[in-house]
Amino acid sequence: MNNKNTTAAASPVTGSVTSLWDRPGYLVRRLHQIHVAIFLEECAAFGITPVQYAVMTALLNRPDSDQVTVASDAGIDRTNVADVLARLDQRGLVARSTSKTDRRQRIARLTPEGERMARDMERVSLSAQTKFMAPLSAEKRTRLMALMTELVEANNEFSRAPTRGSH
Amino acid sequence: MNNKNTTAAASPVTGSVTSLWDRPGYLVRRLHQIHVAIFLEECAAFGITPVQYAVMTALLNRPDSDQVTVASDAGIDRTNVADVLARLDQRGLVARSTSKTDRRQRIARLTPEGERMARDMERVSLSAQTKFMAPLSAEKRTRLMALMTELVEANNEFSRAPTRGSH
DNA sequence: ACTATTTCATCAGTATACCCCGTTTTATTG
DNA sequence: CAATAAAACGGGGTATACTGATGAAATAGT
Repeated sequence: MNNKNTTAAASPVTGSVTSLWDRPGYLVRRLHQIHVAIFLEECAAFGITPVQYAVMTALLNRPDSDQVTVASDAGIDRTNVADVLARLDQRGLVARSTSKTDRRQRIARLTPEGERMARDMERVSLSAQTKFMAPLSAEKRTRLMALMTELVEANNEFSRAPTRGSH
Repeated sequence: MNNKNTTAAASPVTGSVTSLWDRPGYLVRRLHQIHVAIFLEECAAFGITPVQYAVMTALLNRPDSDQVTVASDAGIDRTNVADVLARLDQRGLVARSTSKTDRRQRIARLTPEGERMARDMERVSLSAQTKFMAPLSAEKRTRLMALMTELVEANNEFSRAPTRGSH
């Protein structure tokens, strides 16, 4: 199993190198990896990624949004939103049009099929969440959610995709 | 301001759509985004990404590893490791060679320059971590790290990049 | 009314992160 | 010892995520 880890003989001269497991960034990256894997497995029948689902949810909650609004609501980069919407458009789940009040803006909304799928996916999305958080007790799940929410809110201005509104 | 309900004008027929902020996957994705942004900003002088730094740390702790071992240690996908190592090789930070005992394996190790940079980066890596976790109290930071560690360990078999050893 | 700036979208480019498939090499088994 | 399985790598393909630059449209300031 961990045959090599115990034989850390070939190790650094100075023992000052921290383990990856002590780095919050490593843990966050792994959690993200793991969640994406679980989501994709759970939602394989729909062929929808977590980000695509976030965009669809944003459009479900606020139809006819321009891309900046969608990006802000879903916590996704501006540039990326255009790609995601293009893919959803190509699959007939989203329709795009130019705004009449501001000709710079491109308005997106779910098609009836897209809206139906977004609602159908809520079940599998929930089961993915459950599977992801299952190893923790109910109390720990609540605490983790609270801590993550606090940290995201406080650091919201970082990353190119800050969310505008509250929740 | 609950943007789910306050914008309910054009809203769903059923109000059952959960807010993204209630989804662990959304929070994890945002945390990952934010950490990457902070890390890149803090380490701009080195031009090294979080994943590249993880790979360099893995090689610092265990030189002359094959790509599967590096992937496992750093918690990165097998195919991705090859790309990362190729980029580090191109910059002269990593040297690659074919194993003499198993001609399938490709062995990687840090060059002297790569090793120096890995050690130099520990400072800025620490400051990135500090900046990332700064909004939380010391007690909350500890609790969050413990919860994330527990969740990663328990879900380790998911995602294509499970880590092998202990920490 | 006319610049100046800002805002929205897009494109090109880079880097993760994963999948599937095929090839080479090693290990296992009948 | 030959047939088979397994492991390591690479290539091709897709999707996120961001940077920087460009262009078009709207708004602000003079």
